Amino acid sequence: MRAHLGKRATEVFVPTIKDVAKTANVSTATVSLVINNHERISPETRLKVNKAIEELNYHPFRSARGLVSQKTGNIGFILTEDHFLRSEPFYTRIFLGTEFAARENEFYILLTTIPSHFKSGDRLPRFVLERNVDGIIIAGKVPCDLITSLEKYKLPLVFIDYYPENNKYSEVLIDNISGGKKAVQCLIKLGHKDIGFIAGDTQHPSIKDRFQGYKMALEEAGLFYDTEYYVTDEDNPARENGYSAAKKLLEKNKNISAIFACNDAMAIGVMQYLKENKIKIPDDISIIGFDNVEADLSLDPPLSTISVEKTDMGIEAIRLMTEILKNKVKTIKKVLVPVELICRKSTEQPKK
Amino acid sequence: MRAHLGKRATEVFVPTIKDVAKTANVSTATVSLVINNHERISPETRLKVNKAIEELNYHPFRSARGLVSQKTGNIGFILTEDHFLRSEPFYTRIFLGTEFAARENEFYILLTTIPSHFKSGDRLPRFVLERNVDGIIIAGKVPCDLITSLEKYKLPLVFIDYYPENNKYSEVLIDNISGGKKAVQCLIKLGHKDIGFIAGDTQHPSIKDRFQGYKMALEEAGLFYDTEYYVTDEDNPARENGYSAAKKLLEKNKNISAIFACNDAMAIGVMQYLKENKIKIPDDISIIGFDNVEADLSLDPPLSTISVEKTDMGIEAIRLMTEILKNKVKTIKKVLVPVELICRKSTEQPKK
DNA sequence: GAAAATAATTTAAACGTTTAACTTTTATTT
DNA sequence: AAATAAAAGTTAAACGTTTAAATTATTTTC
Repeated sequence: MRAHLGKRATEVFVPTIKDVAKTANVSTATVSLVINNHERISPETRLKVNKAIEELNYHPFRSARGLVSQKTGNIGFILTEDHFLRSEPFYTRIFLGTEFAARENEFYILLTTIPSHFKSGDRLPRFVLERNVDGIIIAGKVPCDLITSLEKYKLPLVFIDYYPENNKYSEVLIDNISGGKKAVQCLIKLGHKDIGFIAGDTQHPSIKDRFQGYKMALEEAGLFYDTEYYVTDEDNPARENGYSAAKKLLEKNKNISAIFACNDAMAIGVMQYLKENKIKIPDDISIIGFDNVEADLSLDPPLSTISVEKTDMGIEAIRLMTEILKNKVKTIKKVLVPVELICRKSTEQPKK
Repeated sequence: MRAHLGKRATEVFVPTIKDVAKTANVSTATVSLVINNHERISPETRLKVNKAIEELNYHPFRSARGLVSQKTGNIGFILTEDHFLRSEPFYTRIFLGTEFAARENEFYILLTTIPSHFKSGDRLPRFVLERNVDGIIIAGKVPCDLITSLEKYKLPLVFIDYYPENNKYSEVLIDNISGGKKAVQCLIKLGHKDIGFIAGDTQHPSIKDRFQGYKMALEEAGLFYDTEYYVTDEDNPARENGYSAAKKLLEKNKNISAIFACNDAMAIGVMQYLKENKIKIPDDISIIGFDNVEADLSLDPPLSTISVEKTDMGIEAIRLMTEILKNKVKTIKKVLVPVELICRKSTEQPKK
């Protein structure tokens, strides 16, 4: 009986749709329709087929479905190399969020990195070329060239913490304006009036927005700022650039009593500069960052910051993607993930 | 010309093997043989075909290959739920190591969790049922029932940081004996003579080995120990169990001047107990853990520990797996990942 | 120089699904 | 009661590869 069923009958018996059809005494088409919850199947047949499926412990072979339906059940996840390797596991957390949500939605995530300086003509991720994903999630700033190259494949794209100019895609973004505002309002509440801002790469939409939040908070409080109050010409928001930005800022403005750094990495650089120059934190200068990375807690003093739920961002991205994939509606949605102020010891009332 | 080539010619032109064959003026079989580096193809034909592939930017469709070759290019990664959710990202790090190495080997990783109390008859991971992986990596202790259920599918298995009794599989293990030894030798060197050991779940092979290392170090130094010196009857190696084990240990043995906890989680529990009972660390009692989790640094005092490169463990597992998958040799290999002693402030010379 | 061996390529079936188009059965309308 | 419509199921082709077996071309052997 078994010998002519399934595959490699001598090794492992793996039932196919044909075996189910035979057992239930229907055509394979019917079995397929049952599997895919097609409406035009009578309740009796449905029952009969499901019984056979159960009995044989049948599960459709993913590759076979994929071949004909052009659906893989996979979602690609793209990160630039430096975002993946970065010591603060910011994007890693987001990735794990997508992993988590993907499983709940019966998808698998395929992760890949691309060179940080991807150019047109560079090799695209293998899962794109081999058509092994139904959609792609892109986290963090990626080169324009990547996006234009990907566009040719007509795959749904969802962006996290970055978005291209064209406004054609769904996005999951941090509420950066509120974040910037909250950070600065916290400093204002403590009594600070001369609040500096430090950033790298103000081309980056997130940083732009944090800067925006900074300005709004100051304006609403009737406080003054001008170019003496910020340094935004660093290359990228890394530790060493926080260090040099702090230097620049304090050299041009002696009044600064508090600094809002556009992210924790830069804030850490700032702290290092202050320490080396015997400027006390928070007595002489308060400092607040953005991101709430793990290192914050082991700093001396622990760094106040704006926190964002990285895992939630991943989950939201999967929600957007599955909506697109399941309903085939392609409405563009933007999700703004809320932020939270976390006050630690690096922010205090100004002493003088 | 284009209209009858590839698929969905109006939308995105995706060349198939037929298009390549036509362009190169050979059969599809020849193209396939070229793709798969089959030997019996003349250099000229190979060149001709590769030119056509290049020209058309052809990439074989993964699902189609999978259907006939029964190879998916994916590797499954299984974790129990509690290992994935655990706040210390121990297994997460290992997972990221496999992600990293997988990409270098042209594989994708499919991650899934299983219930911590998986029993025979429970639903296996979808990637197994749908035959969507070529092999499986299992990290951390998993129920026996899972392993026996998986065995029916004849997929290559590689274990990380755990292994079933039967000795049938390749494994990547921490050098736990050395680790236990190093931890205790460090304490001995500092001058400690009454060194306690605390563990949960001594059924777990890793813990067993750490205990073994503890005993070996003591014996080699001619130091005494007996049941008064260890508590190993806790349920699992979690914080709260470290707390209660410390209580038990110190109640039965007043001489203890140093404690080796089988992992950092328990060590943290121990520290909490000591603090609540006004026992000073390290002045009254030194403590050393195992794992080097991130929290260690933000403890007061920072915890001495035995460190292991989690990422490397993932990388090693992929190495073992790809060896099995590519060479089809199924020799069982065991990789022992080295450990490193990290001395922080929680270990000091005994004061009395 | 015919037979045998080897090398290079092709033919055609197979892999396990899905799905458009068709057939049969049953119900509804006129 | 014939014509039409709706419901339920089947047939058969298609998806894009791989690969065993067959074919053809070339080289070696005697």
